[in-house]
Amino acid sequence: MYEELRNELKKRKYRITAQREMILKIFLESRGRHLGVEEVYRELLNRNVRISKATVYRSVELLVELGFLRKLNFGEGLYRYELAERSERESHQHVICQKCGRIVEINSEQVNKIISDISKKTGYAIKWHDLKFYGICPECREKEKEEEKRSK
Amino acid sequence: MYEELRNELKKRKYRITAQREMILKIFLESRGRHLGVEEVYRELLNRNVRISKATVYRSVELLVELGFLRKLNFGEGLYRYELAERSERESHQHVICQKCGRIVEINSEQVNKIISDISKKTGYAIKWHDLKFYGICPECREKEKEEEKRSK
DNA sequence: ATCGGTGCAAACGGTTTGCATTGAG
DNA sequence: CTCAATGCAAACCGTTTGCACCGAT
Repeated sequence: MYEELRNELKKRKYRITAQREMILKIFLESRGRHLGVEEVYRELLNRNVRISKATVYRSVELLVELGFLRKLNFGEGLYRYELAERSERESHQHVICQKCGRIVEINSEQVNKIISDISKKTGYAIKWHDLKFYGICPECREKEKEEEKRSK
Repeated sequence: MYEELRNELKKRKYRITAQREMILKIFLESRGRHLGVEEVYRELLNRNVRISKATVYRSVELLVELGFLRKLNFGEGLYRYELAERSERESHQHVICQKCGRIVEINSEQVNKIISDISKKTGYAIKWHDLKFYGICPECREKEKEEEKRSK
């Protein structure tokens, strides 16, 4: 992946720096997580790597532009980023529990149908999508039921 | 709709105030738009209604909680709100042009399939969803083609 | 040697908050 | 009359930016 990053940077006339590789490394070693800038920064401190927060901001944006990360927003007042596995043609969707905030990722085959439906209807050439489903997870539904019993 | 708001406020022991009704009014009279707090505030000024920005912030959040508005994020660094037509069972999806930023709304029948697929797979009880599709709109695709010709 | 990248601190801008005042119940 | 809601200004906090220095090319 680092090789891929170096190539991409070279191709687009950006410089190859230790900071950029290190920040990508954090994401590679936290696969599946949705990291905010603050978390990336703290993870760097944990590893005794001193990179300024400004550089983290600048680098994650660059990594988004290069296609290595995706920028996400879960309505918390900050942006999160996740690895955009470039080889992986499979997209995934976020399913978020409104009670406990737990996020599950799934990959529904239905997505392709929706996309072709949408490009047909709108004429847009769809490049990517950000699909969030909000609801109550099984555990919280269980808790809700128990609470109802108790309150009777 | 104001009647509905008053009932909902009463039910949940919130007070009925002119500010809350006025802010809902702004949204009712801008159906289909995605307003940020700043825009709501300016629209109030245009109408010579003096409501503090803090109250706008507090009210839109309350209106979201009561189910009259939905909170949206298009990655601009601010939140936008839109009317959540409560009767309207039809959901809609946002299709956003990456070039010009134009937002089209559509309603794909495929969405219901995806939702039942997701609840089956995850066990979540899905309450609502936020689906954004990014791509290039027909107009911008046309422009792109012309630019290509010109550059040859 | 050049010029893009980084670090630092200050600035920015959307949002939240503390507190005195107002007004709904 | 009481306490929630509002207005105002200050504080907050995630993010951006100006600039001097550093380091990739």
